Amino acid sequence: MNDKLKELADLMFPNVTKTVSDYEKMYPERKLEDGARVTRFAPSPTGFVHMGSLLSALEDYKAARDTNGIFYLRIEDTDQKRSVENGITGILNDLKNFDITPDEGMINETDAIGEYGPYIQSKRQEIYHTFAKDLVLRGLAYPCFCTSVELDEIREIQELNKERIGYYGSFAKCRSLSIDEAINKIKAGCEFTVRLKSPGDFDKKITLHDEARGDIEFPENDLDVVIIKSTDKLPTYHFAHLVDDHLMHTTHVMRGEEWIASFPIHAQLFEVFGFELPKYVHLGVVMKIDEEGVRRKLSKRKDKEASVEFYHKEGIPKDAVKLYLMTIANSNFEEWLNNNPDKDLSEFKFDFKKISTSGSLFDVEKLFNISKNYLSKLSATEIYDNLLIWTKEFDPEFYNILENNKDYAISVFNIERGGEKPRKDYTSYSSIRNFVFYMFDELFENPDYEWNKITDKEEIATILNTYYEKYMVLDNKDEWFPKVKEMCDELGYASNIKEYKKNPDMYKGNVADVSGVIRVALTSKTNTPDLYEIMKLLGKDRIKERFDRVLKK
RNA sequence: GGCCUGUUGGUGAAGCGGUUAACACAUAACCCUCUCAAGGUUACAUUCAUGGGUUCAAGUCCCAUACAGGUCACCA
Repeated sequence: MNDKLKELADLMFPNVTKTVSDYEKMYPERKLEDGARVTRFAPSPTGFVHMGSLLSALEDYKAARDTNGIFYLRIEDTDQKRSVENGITGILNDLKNFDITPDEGMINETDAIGEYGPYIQSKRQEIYHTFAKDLVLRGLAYPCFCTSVELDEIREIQELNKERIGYYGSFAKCRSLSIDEAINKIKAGCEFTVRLKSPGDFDKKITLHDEARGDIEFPENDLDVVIIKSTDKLPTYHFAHLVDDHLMHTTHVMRGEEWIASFPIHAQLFEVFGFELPKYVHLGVVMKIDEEGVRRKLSKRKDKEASVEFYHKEGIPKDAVKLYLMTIANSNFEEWLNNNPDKDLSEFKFDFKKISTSGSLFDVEKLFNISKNYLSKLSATEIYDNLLIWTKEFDPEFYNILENNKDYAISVFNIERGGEKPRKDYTSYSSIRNFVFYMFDELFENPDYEWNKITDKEEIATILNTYYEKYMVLDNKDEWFPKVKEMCDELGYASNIKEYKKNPDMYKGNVADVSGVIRVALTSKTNTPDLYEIMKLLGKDRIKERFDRVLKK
């Protein structure tokens, strides 16, 4: 009997030379400190990372780093349909943009670092086959010759009879094939998959633990799942998960909640080999509300905000994106951030119990708010440096101006920056130009003046001329505004707004209207930061020039 | 259809048998103020999907129901 099994196994896996225990020796237990977590990010080589997977990569990374563990990158390319040319490079770039650097795994399309490789599944063929063969030898796996047509028929029958769907029990036709029959079919050249001969009983319950959700009770798995596919002889996800995560000594498997349903299969696979089950964390999906008001999974195809590229183009700082993702990842993160505004992200300890188990809505508004706060805390020089990088790629015109006027630009960004209550108006690098364009002559060639209360040309001329001749102060912040008020008194405007509100009819307007005229003449905008700061940077000559421009019209 | 997960304000959420049901975003009003941004103050769930039950006491425990999602592939 054992000889027969061996013959079958050899026939199924003619190229296998090693044994499971050979591999056990090749990939020994990692030497890490107690409690160190080993996590992984395991994408298909699709060329890019979207928000959902970036979130889980960040969580994996944090979980490992918090404990001086290992975070590695494994490429799951067992499904050719999901692979694209240079797909690994794109993923690596996206991760790098967010400072998520794996300790082990693929570093480009072909190479890897680390002792537990290969880190790409298509190169692990021999290992999977060794493990599968071991199962066959022990009578725990068998070849299945069912065609997809036959499988469809089984399902139809099951649906018709309202029976549980799947390849199990008496529906598992090939399970009861004799070894000789199997041998003969293979010899005859029949295509086959390899299926697990499941020892489970659907009527028995098992309790599995999820680090975020707690205990979950399932019926035991009794499905004879495919572990090796027929045409390419590559493993299915289930089997690759078992082999890879065991051999690479993953301690914490973090994955999407769509995997909860196959949890019993995985637990059974580990059990059949007598391997210790890693800890599992099933993450909620990131959702969005679409145009029709329907709540659905954030889709990398349909939703621009799902792609990492979107934030890059918008000029949302990557650290702000990370901060936002952390608020989704751990519900206590936001509070921690508010209480520790100056601490580094690395000081926050990631907690599996604080992972949201219901799918959270992706809130772009909130991201913008976080970005705004983040940008408000940067120094003018940091804004300048980062903006230079961003404009170089996305706004060459602005880039040139910035590069040629470094010190001036920094002083522009420095207006109302720093201190207890820094100005918060930039939401992204792409938004900055619209806030500061008027400070650069090159961008102020054809301004669209937003005259507001006072629109009469004569009146505007009077105010501008009078101000420039008699009241302009550029060297004393405390004095400039009292001077404007003085002018108001001279020209018949109320210098005191409260008073104006009591008796509006006694005046032509108030000091806000008057400074509004100066503001629009200088910047074309009704809303700007502190006028004195702007005038000081503009300087007397450019103020004159801009006033003249308005007066000539 | 079977199995599993989830459901607290517009949004993200805290809450783990006794709290006025935190906090943050958004929204609105007021204050401050040369405009804006910021900041400050206030408002915003008589109620935790619904219905039962356990308990002196339930968002919190139990049971049903509803709704949403996942899964039942030689995709991951």
